[in-house]
Amino acid sequence: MTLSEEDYIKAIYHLGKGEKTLVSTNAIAEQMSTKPSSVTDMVKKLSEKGLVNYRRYKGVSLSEIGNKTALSIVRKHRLWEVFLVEKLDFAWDEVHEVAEQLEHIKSDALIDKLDAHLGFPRVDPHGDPIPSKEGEFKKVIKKLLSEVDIKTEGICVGVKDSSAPFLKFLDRNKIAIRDAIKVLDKEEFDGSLDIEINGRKVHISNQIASNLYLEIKEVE
Amino acid sequence: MTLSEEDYIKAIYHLGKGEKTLVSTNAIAEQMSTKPSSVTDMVKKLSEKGLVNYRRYKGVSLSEIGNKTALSIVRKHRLWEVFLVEKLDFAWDEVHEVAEQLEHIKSDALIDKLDAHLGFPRVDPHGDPIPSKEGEFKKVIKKLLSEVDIKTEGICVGVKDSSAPFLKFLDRNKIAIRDAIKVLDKEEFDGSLDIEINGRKVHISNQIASNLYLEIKEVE
DNA sequence: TAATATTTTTAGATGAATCTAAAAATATGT
DNA sequence: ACATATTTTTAGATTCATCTAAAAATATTA
Repeated sequence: MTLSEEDYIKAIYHLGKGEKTLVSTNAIAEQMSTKPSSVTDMVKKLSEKGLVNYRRYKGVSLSEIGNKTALSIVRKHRLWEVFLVEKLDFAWDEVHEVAEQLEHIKSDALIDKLDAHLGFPRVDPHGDPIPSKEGEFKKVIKKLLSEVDIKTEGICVGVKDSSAPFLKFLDRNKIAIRDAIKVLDKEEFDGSLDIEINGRKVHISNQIASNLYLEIKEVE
Repeated sequence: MTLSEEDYIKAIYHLGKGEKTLVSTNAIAEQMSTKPSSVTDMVKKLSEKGLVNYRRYKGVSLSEIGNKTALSIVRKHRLWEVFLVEKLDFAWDEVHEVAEQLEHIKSDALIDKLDAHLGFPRVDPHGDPIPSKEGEFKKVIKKLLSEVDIKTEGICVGVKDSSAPFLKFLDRNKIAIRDAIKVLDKEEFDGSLDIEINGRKVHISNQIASNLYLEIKEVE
């Protein structure tokens, strides 16, 4: 697989929302900042290789193999994002570009070892799940902190707003990815919350809560 | 700079032994497993970009800018090698191929942060020095353990033989990169050594000693 | 130094990924 | 449903890195 082929597969995956949906030529062109005619060319090639199902003028969808391929790229991308944030202290919104490059590195051993080094994370710094080696998602129930019930416990897995001021706020208040969070109380009037984070009690506004993703412990 | 251009610059650097020596077309072709005619093409392009000095039929050498470029690639390569060995537990002889890919990742911030994460190492797992950001080597005095005097102290920085059996031997005897080593005594008869490694006393054969590189603490 | 061997370059072709411009198919609005 | 708009594909050109085969420059050696 060439670098470019991988990029197309990933784009089709994202546009199809991981569901092998039919995706249009123009949509791919826009997503990849390229021309529709280039997309047609590449899509034909991918079709010949059996990575996508293609019918002219109708659209493309990922084949079974194409889907597996996409998941493996997504897995690499997200593992690298975790690495960049957790080990190299990048901010959550600075990692995408570099991860786009790192995801193309070819070495199964590398990814296995990186995965182990990171402690087998199941979500990336944006709270998106990391596919397993076999291409399976452990399904993650991800909710905004502002939308969960009192007494809900979970793990902070991501941010909605990744602007610098917000990330700085989290830093100052020592709220980080992977922190265990429990909702203690909720103020109906302004939607602000009392939460317990790593055992520490904090009061946060609704504005903050509506930008933090919680991975809910599977209740049943 | 394209990926291919970077590979050529690196090859010219290595063939010229970091000295901006004149390098022949055939030598580059062999080093890169490509054809001389391809080398000529690329070398012309690099010359137009000012990265090398080229005179037809005579050879190429790196320009000042070309040399800086090469050093920055070497820096990235070696930092990644340290990462792979120290953080991901790769064996010393497994890292080259992956580092060849990683060295092309474009992000200054990434390399700065990686450097910090690794504790600003000055040599890679093979004992070769890592150029600074500015392209300078802190000069490293690197000697085979078998060739230093009694009472010499230093840091284990690399291996000459990187075969699996030898690396396994090192593992079993808990000799690793960065370990502090002091030569306590030397047996003239067979060249075997008593050494102290991280405070622990070990006796090693000459065969082992002649495959371990020591970075000598600057004596004067 | 003349003949031969080697090295290096040129000329022209190929494959990958892209583009523009025009043609073909499909979708939309009245 | 028909004319128009939009989407998609085709055809042909371009750029990059590579190749083969042949020509040119340089080196070697008898």
